[in-house]
Amino acid sequence: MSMEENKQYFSTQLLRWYRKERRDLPWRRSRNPYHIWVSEIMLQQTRVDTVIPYFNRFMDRFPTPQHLAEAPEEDVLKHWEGLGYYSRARNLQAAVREVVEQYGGVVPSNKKAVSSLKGVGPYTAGAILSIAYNQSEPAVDGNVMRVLSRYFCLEEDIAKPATRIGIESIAQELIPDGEAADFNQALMELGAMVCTPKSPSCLECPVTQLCLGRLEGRERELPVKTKAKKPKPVFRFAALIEGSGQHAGKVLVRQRPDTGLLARMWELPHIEVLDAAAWDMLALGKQEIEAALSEDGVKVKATEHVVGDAQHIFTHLIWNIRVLAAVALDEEYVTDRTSYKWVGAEEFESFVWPNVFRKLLTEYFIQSRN
DNA sequence: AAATCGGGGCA
DNA sequence: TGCCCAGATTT
Repeated sequence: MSMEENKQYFSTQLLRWYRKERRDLPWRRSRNPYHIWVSEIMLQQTRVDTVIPYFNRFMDRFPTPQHLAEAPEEDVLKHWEGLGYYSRARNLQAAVREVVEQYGGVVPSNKKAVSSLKGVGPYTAGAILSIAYNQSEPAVDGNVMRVLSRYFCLEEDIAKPATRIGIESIAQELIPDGEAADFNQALMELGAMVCTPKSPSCLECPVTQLCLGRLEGRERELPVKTKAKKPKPVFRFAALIEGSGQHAGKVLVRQRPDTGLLARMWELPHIEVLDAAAWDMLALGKQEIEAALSEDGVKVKATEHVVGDAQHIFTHLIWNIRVLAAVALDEEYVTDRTSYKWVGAEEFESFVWPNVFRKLLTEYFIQSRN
């Protein structure tokens, strides 16, 4: 069998399988380019099951590019809360505003224009052009690299950017004429449902007969991928600052900077200490957090009472947070600081929180109610 | 090329 | 625990 016949077999069988087995997903109910676009941004590094409820809420609130363009950023972030990688939400809104202004609200269908939109890289551009506009462009994500690495027994390291380029040209050649939309989705659907990372279900695979990786008994060792670095643990003290007087029942929180990790989200004030040993020295934590807040003009009396510990795991970082009880000494001055605010159980939901602080504060407000 | 950027699901 | 997920952007 020639390589040409091999490729044709793959595409034909895969398409047939997909048309029978495709999942009914919210963004598959139309070819509305805006729907496809939003779904693809949400799906970056995020599982389908996680995205579904977010997608539905998002489309309910921002049904068209115009609605999204006109919304306050805080509203958009609120609908992204808990989904992670928040720059996706900000980039999406910036890009939608450009689409409304430059293209009258119509998602562009040419490669150059789509690719230049904020947050739209090689994969997402290919996904929009192929799924929404049925153009013969590859859309190579982790699924596609895994499936094709196995089927063609490719041994290049898929962690390297150069490998994706090569696989894109292979994926391009595999697209049957006029079938880009279904074929690209079929490739990803196979990776998600059958050709899974750990133990692929080769018995249920529509192309198992000619899968080179399988024929060589190497499906479990492919694709080759260099290991990621372990996240670095860091240690922090946070302050749970309870208000009194007119701020009774409230907690002092602050907004993170405009850029970087968890940009513009709200948090308990906290500081980093050197290492795990310092994390055990409560007197040190009390002193350092008082000093740091004082720098911000916030006068606080901390204690050595540990309200609780929390851990937050990022891709490259592990926050270990020890929460100390504290009280504000000058409550009126505090409210003048724009990045600091008193928040009570009522206002809590109108702020956007990283999960770790959402959990801590939810727990606090439940406890203090009793 | 390497680092940054969330959060969760699963063996 | 480790690995991965419909990746993009910055350094």
